[in-house]
Amino acid sequence: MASSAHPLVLKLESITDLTPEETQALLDLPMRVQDVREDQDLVREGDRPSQCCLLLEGFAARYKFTNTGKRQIFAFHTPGDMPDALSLQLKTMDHSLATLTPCKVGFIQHGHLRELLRQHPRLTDVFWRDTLIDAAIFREWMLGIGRRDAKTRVAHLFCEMVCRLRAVGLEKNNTVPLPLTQAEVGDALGLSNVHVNRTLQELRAENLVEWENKALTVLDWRGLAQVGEFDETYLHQDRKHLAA
Amino acid sequence: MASSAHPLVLKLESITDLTPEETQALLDLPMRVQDVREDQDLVREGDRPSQCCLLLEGFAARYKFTNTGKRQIFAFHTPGDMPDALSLQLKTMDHSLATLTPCKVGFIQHGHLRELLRQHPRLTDVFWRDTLIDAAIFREWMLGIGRRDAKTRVAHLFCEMVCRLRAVGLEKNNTVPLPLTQAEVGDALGLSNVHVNRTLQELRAENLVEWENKALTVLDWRGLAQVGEFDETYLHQDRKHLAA
DNA sequence: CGCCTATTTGATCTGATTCAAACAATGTGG
DNA sequence: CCACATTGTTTGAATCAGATCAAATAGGCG
Repeated sequence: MASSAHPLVLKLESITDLTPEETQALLDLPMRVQDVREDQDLVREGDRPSQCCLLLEGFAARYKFTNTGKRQIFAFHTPGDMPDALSLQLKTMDHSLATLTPCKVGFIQHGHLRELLRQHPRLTDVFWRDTLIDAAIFREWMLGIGRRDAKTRVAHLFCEMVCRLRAVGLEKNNTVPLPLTQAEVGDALGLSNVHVNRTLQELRAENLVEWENKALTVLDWRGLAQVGEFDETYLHQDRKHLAA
Repeated sequence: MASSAHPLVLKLESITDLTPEETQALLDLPMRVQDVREDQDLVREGDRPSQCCLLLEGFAARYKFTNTGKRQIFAFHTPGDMPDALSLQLKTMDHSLATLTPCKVGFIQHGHLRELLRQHPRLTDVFWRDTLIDAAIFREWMLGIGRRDAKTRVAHLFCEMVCRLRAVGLEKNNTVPLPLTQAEVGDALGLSNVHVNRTLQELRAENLVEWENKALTVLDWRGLAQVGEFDETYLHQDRKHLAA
């Protein structure tokens, strides 16, 4: 079944086609797997990493603080993501990456990744494409933070997380794991935790979603997508997963 | 002199090293050069381009509208930029690209670009790197829109534009071309044109900048950078241009 | 049980929006 | 070269979405 496959392969197959050889090469990637507890920085602003992190289990986030100590979260990461793939091309990290939950992380030396891409040039396109989708999500968040109201932003985030988690086999019965605090959602959407809370109450009152026990259940996809102005084109999941 | 060099080469040299062969290959890229008047879409959301745009002269912007008709500008583009390089990897555009001023644009077929990257694999890294810097700028804007106040945001944008324009040889005497309207700045920073105006008056009153005749002059770089919380690391211009 | 963290509620405040109008600059056609 | 239209900037007043502050409540867990 899908959920037992390698998260990286699942993730990449959700955005492109892989040949059996490419899949095998990905599975053969040497990596050091490690359990990391929650709220630990995996990479920090200013670091010059010599390896990339592959998230195998758990949730992580990329973020940065303003000088006045306000945090902006740039991205939530889920199993299969390589949140710091950019360190292959940019020497110095301009932001940090931290776990939000206990995680299982695979650390892969840049050298091994470069060798993989040299042996399988098409995989360069795949990783490049992945970082471009990452950027497309940034743009969509920017649109939300800059120009949409709180309710739309929260609904949009929920739609996005469902689509992304579905793509890696983590959705069951319109329910996905979403082990975030309301403060974390606020830091991602440019809102205060208090206002996130009030917005959630609206979405619940309209029977659009439930969010309990770190799991999000969409009760009314059409309604939620409408409130969130959600159009999944920007996720570029051109290879849609078939229904289970 | 620097300003007479090919804008694309100048731009890429500001973020990486190029061999003479690579430089020549870039100069030999077949492109159709065309003058485009202001406020024209070069690529539209939903398009499936078969070519990329190289901005040779003028300013352009990428943007998207919310369902309620509010615009968010994601990026300002200057000579040397290839704002839709992402279309090499993502079939469908999830946002639009338009000129903000009269522009000279080079249109390059995807086929020619792919052939270039095939012949010069290191250039793939360079273009990938460029799109990653693009994304780094998105993150910095997100941080501003989500967590910084109006004055900080405007000051930060000014610092960024100066750095980027300097890198392609368009700065003279602390002055750079900045042919944007206040409304466009507002759409980029998630502010209303009215509030941008009031914020500009503050920055002027503090003798940090002048902005007249479509040119921005920084009167006090230290002060402006401080107000804008500006740290240029995120631009990843590791190859700094020498002083003229 | 008691501690710590997260959620929820209420009251107040404010940065920024909106609306409306005046003003300035630029360009156009007669 | 002027009259006029158009677009961009500036000012003022009213309003609001969301922040902040403070405190209460609810979970989770050793």
